[in-house]
Amino acid sequence: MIDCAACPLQKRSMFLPFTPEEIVFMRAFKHGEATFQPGETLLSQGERSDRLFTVLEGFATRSIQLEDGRRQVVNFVFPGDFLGLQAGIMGEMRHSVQATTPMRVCVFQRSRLWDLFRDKPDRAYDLTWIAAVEEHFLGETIATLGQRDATERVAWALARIWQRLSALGLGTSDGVHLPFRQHELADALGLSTVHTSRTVSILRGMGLLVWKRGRLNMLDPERMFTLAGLPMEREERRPLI
Amino acid sequence: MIDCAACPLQKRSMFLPFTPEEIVFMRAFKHGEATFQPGETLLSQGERSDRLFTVLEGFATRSIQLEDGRRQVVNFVFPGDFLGLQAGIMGEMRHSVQATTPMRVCVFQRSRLWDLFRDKPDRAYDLTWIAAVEEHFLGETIATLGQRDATERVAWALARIWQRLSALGLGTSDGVHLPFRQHELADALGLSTVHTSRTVSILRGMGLLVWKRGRLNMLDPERMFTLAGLPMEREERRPLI
DNA sequence: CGCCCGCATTAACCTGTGTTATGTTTGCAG
DNA sequence: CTGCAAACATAACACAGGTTAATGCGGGCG
Repeated sequence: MIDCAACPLQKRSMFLPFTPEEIVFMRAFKHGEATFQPGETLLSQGERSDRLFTVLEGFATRSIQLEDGRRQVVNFVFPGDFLGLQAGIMGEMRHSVQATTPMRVCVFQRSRLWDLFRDKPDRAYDLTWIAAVEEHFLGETIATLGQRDATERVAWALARIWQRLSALGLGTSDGVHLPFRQHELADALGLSTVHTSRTVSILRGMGLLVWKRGRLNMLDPERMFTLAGLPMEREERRPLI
Repeated sequence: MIDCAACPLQKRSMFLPFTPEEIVFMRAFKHGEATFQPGETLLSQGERSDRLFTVLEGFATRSIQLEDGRRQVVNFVFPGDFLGLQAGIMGEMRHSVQATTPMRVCVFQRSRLWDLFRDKPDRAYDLTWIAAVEEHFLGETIATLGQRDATERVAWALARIWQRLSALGLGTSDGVHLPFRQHELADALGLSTVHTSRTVSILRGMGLLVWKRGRLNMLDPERMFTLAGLPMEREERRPLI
């Protein structure tokens, strides 16, 4: 098991480093590690999980299953993301989290969440910070689904994913490894797979990107971000739990 | 200024009552009150507000303005809702909050938010609880915008609003007072006003509801909730800040 | 090597929702 | 009461995106 002082996420510049005290606390707070294979479910809708996770490696989707089987991908999960707050706080997950690649995660116990609030207000504050950022991001998603057309939506999603993967240092001049399929992108954007494919072709035709066999290359990030309605600024560094 | 011990929201059964200690703390934490007229902006996108609010009376919308002027209503604001967490935690609002009716709100200072985490972990926990519930609700909205057609969307929104107003005790056998216009409903659901009107007519034609002159009456809540993909259960009681 | 299978692509056709336009009702000011 | 503006309703037409189906293609495996 990796020691929190040697946490591989800490090396990534997109995360705030732990203070020495935080390392001491996190070491005690961390309960273990777990791995998941593609397709496996980390947390499932309706479940009262007593485990919370921080993703160390790998990718996943958060998705909501409707009564009749339709599926909405609420967002994509990347290394550094904290999972299970809903079950941790509200008691029950309202969405599922499914691995799309092999994953390695830190495991925490739900029963100890309260300790964090009682003993480590700065860590509790960070947790709420994470929840607030998530809330902002979901709001942006709502605006995208409600107001933007297919081209803008696809541009938005790919720009956001590319931005996040780049911030994680997972990009090269050859682009980034994109771990999601068009089908998942479609489910995230409320589009059919067919129309998603059409739309990606259009963006390719516009000379904005190349996406082939799991590799995404941005040929013109600036036009892409403009089309997506996003600013090009670097995102703020975020805390880790 | 109303004393927290006499807080009118406390009488509503949908909220958890304050403990005596909480009343003492909230009295000190509360900084004042404010009122807003319809159309006034409580918090605006991009602003670094140093004030946080709890709604005592009245209704509002949270909305995101796109670069080109399109507007997405992210959700509706009701008495008991806490406003400004984004600016409070992240530093900057990513959406605006606009009054649709006259409002009265409690005011808190952003600079004292940290005191709450340091001195009152149970209040901090409640705050995070609120953020988690909000997050769940936004996820449900994403699923609705991404997967459901116009009829289901309108049914969902009206059912949710009706449910919330009823829980607040604002309903009679004659229905509830619905403070939002079709235009706002359309902006919340990503529909045109014309199609929203058509769709409400369809629901009326199906004998599910009557909505006239700001009054909404549910004629068949069960069918309505089924159509909306919602369970009929009563929501859990929520904490107040 | 060749077969199969999952994924992406492309095409033809259909439908739900947007757009534009006109009319109706309601509430309010004078 | 009259006039006016805002909200809502209805109709006709246009188009983005869904659906269905057929085709291509790269990768793993016998």
